[in-house]
Parts: sequence; structure tokens; C-alpha cells
Amino acid sequence: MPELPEVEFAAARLRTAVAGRVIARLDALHPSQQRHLPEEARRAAEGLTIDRVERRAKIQLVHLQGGALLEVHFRMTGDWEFTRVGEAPPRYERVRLETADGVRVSLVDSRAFSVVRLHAAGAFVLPAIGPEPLTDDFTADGFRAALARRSGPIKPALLDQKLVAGVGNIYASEALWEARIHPATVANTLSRERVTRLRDAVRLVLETAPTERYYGRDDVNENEIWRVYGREGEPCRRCGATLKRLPQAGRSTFYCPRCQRR
DNA sequence: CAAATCCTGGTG
DNA sequence: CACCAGGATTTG
Repeated sequence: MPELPEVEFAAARLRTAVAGRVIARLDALHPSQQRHLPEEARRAAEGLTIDRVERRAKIQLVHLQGGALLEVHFRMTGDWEFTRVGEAPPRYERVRLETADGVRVSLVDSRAFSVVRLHAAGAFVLPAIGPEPLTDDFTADGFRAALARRSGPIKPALLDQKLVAGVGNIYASEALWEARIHPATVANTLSRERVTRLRDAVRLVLETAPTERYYGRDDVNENEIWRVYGREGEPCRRCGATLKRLPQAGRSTFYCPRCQRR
């Protein structure tokens, strides 16, 4: 469920639940997870204290005593669920971490795409990712320089973590609507002004993300949350035109054909 | 660049 | 049954 705001929220919940506690058991309950996190890695984590939890892009980094590191990526459908040891485990539990004092953290993920890996001290190298969008590192000039090397449509480009970290399929559509830019616009043809507008829009949608309203809940109406995402056939909140869906690079993009211009 | 791939659902 | 799903890597 995770783009940058949701992963930030997840990391905060994890931090609250386990920072300072000792790992008693680490289990992988799905073959896919067992491949990423083999038996010897799971054993190596046991007995170590959890020092701190941080987020970089959509990656959660769990720093362990002595410098080892658990790298967690939720991909499409991952999330944390917290219970006590001995309680009924949650549905779709793929990785389970239990602390010595009885906290159980489950990585729940129906599609099992999530990745958890253990890295020895100093072994983890952060993949090449672009600037964090909510910091001063995300400048209009830098963004423009990166887009200048792109000859494809802007929307798939926004999903490339090397351009800017943390934007996913929902917020890409939302930001383009906010900036009034058509998702098929060729990235390197965007004017300086529009690149700046898009940068500001990315920041706006991530800053004002309704994370806690919908995250992990099924009683919210998606249609009330998003400006365009998932709203094909419904009226644009800005101009009233009928919103459209456009498949790009295998993903759905939603946009307003009237107020988002090329 | 886009498509296929990793998986397991939910929905029409 | 077909199609869709908030990600990212690999392949053509």
C-alpha cells in the first residue's frame, strides 16, 4: 500500500513498536520470503537489539546492534501488523518478527512481493535513487536536468526512483493533475515553468497525502480521497470534464483531458 | 523505451 | 472467465 507517505507512516509505527527491543525470533513464512531471507540470516538476527528505524525512498532500514541492517521493501501490498506473541497471527503473514518481551510484528502481504533482506555491518549499499522530494535536495533545477535526459512520457518517468524518490502510481497521477500537465507529455519537452510547477505539485501531494485516513482501512471511499486516481468516468473536481484512464508502461494513469494539457 | 515477471487476490 | 491491482527488476 505504499508510496512515500505510507512507508513513512509504516516506519513510524514500526519504530514505536520495536525500537530498543531484542529480536527473539525472525521467521519467513512464504517461499518467496525464504529466498530473500534464508535460514542463516534469520538466525543471525536473533538476539540482536533493534537500534533504530529509518526510511529512505520506499525502503525501511532497521538498524541492528553491531551494525547489521534489515532492509524492508513493501512493494505493492506489504504492510505491518502488530500483535502479541501467542495471539492469532494475521492473514497473509509473510515474515514474522518477535521480540524478547512479546511484541510480534508481521509483514502482511497478499501478493508476497515484499522483500526483507539482512545485511552484515557495512554491507548494505543504498541503490541509486533520486532526491527525497520533501527535502531541499529536490530542486527544480535538478529535476529539470534529470527530465532533460528523458524522451518518454512524463508519467512513467515520475515512477522512476532515480528521478525522485518515493513517488508511485497514485501520487504520479495526482501530481500531474495538480500541475495541469498531460501524462503523455514528453518529459524533455516540459518548459522550465512546468517543471517547477510539477516539482511543487509532487511536494504538495506527498505533504498532504491522506495516509492515515485510508491506510490499511477498508471503510473509506477511495473516490472521496483522490483527485483523479481511480476516478475514470467521473467529473474533474476542477473543471467538471469527464476523467479518463490511460494505460502507460503497463500501469493505469488517470487524468483530466480538459485541464491537463500537453 | 515497453512488456514480462515475481505472486495472490478482488471484482465484474 | 478476464482483467485489474499503490513496485521494481529483468528482458527484448
